[in-house]
Amino acid sequence: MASRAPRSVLVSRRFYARPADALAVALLGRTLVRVLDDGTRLAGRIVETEAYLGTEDRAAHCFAGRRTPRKESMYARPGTAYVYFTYGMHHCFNVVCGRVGTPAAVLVRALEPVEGHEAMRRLRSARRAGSVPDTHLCSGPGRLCEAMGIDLKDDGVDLADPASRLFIVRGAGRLSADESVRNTARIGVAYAGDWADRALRWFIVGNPHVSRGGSREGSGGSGRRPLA
DNA sequence: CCACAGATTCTCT
DNA sequence: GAGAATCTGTGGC
Repeated sequence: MASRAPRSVLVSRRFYARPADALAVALLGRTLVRVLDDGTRLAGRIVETEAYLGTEDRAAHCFAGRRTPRKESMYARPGTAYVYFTYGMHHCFNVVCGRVGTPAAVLVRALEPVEGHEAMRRLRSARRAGSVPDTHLCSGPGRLCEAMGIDLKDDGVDLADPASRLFIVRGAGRLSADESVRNTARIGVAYAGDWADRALRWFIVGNPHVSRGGSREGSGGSGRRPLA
């Protein structure tokens, strides 16, 4: 009966207690799970992440030690969710990491849907006319929050608590033998001076669910381009 | 497929 | 009052 148990094993709190760049890589291939109020289970494999290192990182919200009510979750213990609202209409989901009191986190930028596709499609199509294709369900930080029903109510949630309706499990494993990881500069942080060029964004090469954000390599897009 | 402009509201200065 | 760790539709090639 419990033979499939490993697929659902919750990621331990200690897993999150490492620097953001290390966690950004380690999260690739893990599965983010959401249990909706009606019991529907949604799950997506993490395929793209970005690291925000902390008070030294000019691109990070807590650069120079900024601490406001909004950013409070960033100072919580590792494994805490940091969710914020931006551009007047989108939410972004982050995983707090490092040590307590050090505001570091990993932004989850894209998921490969593995469970609850139709529920995700409904959530994504709620304020929209047409139907959303699978590759557009969770391919971007704002998109995945909408598809997973993540918003400000999830800010501060403990992802390492089995009782939470939002958590991360080991999943079927890490990466397939034919998958590889690549890193580039982060998306949307051009204002960050030297830090804008740091290669702190990681993604699974060629995966069609990776966001298209940077117009650089990694969109996976049509996937027709042979991998060099 | 690629580039660009508009949307829309919360937060901090 | 300015700016934002973004997304979508439209228009051009």
